Amino acid sequence: MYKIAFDDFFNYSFSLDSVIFGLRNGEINVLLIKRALEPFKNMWAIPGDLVYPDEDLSNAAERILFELTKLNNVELHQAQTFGHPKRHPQGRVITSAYFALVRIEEFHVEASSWAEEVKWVPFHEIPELAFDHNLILNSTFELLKKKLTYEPICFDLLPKRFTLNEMQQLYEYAFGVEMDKANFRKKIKPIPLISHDEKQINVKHRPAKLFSFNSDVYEKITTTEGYQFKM
Amino acid sequence: MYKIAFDDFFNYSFSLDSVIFGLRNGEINVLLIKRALEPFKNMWAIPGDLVYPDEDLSNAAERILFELTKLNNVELHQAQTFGHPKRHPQGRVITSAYFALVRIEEFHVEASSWAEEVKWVPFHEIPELAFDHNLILNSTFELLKKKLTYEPICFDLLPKRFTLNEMQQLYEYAFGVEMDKANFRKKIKPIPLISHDEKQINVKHRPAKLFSFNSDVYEKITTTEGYQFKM
DNA sequence: AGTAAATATTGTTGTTTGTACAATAACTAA
DNA sequence: TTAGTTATTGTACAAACAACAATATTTACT
Repeated sequence: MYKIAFDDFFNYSFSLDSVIFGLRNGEINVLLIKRALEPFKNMWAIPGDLVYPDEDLSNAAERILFELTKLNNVELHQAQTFGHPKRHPQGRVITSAYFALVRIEEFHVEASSWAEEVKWVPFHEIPELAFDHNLILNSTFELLKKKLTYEPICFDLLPKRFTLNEMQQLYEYAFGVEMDKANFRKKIKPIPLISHDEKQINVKHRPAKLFSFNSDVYEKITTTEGYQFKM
Repeated sequence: MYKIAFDDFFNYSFSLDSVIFGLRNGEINVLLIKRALEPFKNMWAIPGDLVYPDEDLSNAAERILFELTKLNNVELHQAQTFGHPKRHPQGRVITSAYFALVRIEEFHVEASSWAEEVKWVPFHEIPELAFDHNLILNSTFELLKKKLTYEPICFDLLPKRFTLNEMQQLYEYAFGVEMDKANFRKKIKPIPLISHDEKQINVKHRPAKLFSFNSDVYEKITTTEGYQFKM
């Protein structure tokens, strides 16, 4: 091990904040925690904490998310890194945002560690958050919308079995446009979906057929043929 | 100022590494420096260094790049963040990659500070680099290729005035495909280009007309109309 | 059982965009 | 003037897109 020649530079800390997106009532929701600690005690925040000295980033992101919310087994992706010198009142803390997409109904969340509460909040009702978390949240949401156009991630938000209308509504919500139902169905023809014999229940009109995403076939056609997802 | 309650966590350091891409002889080149310092002394590396305690990230990236290479006035964009615990032999150093696109001929580069040499290296001749810089370079190159498809950044690499063939060759190189010349020209019709009365010189065949990118009109049509660049 | 209401699903048509390839024009160098 | 080379335009067909009409299926109500 070399002798460290620049001790003064080892005064930083590094944190990870995970923006967890879910879909409820046709709107994107975000998982927030209420801080039981200073600074910003009692304010809402994106779940996040400091990385341990010998921890890899992706592991740390999983650990931190689980410690605060008991949320587990979600696929976290790196987003942007934020490092304004004054973003943390207690010192120089640089943070990387991670994000994940989940089906809200399928996961149990529970406040834990220094999180006093956890809850899903519709995107348009996000309050003022701790630190620069509003900034982080907004820029990660923009990233999500961009990714929706060129990666098949809508299926991570939709229920495992969904109607084509639910899928369409998600895109209409994200892109802020209305789409023609007939044309939408033609447009998504190349996306490999499994058509089930199952239908919606408890609807007071003709129930829609349920579909699910065929990820195996998707893998195959993206690698062997040069298929490129796009909306 | 709050009292810091977790001193042990303030043992990290944070660096920025800038991947500078340029185009030469139809191939992407990358600006590398030769390290005059341990660790990895005498090895080639992406220009990068530690961030000062009260420095914002984007400013730091510019400063560091200038100190090592005298390269100035380039637009740096954030890419991925790398934080494997063992990526730096002298301690826990997390790094964010930045990247920029430049016209090689227009900029003067010069080794400075602890950079012993600077040079442009064609992408396919990149040697083994210090730290995890090969990993950083490769993933940033992938990001560049992706961005080429949905942002008009090819014009930052091409000469200010370029032929349509040069533009086509850049995309053929980046995407690894051949394109039909006639169809390429039709495809780029919606992109606002200024057609000059100038032509290639010193070519031993019919010289091609020179074009330049009309960024003003591009701004206008992306904001007012909903035009979306794509290749 | 029959019918209205609501939504799912399929079709039709015209327009735009993409692809393959042919034809022509423009310039250099000898 | 001509051969060689490349730029540029044109044509014809196929595929994708957009707007809208028409039909089919189911639920809820009378």
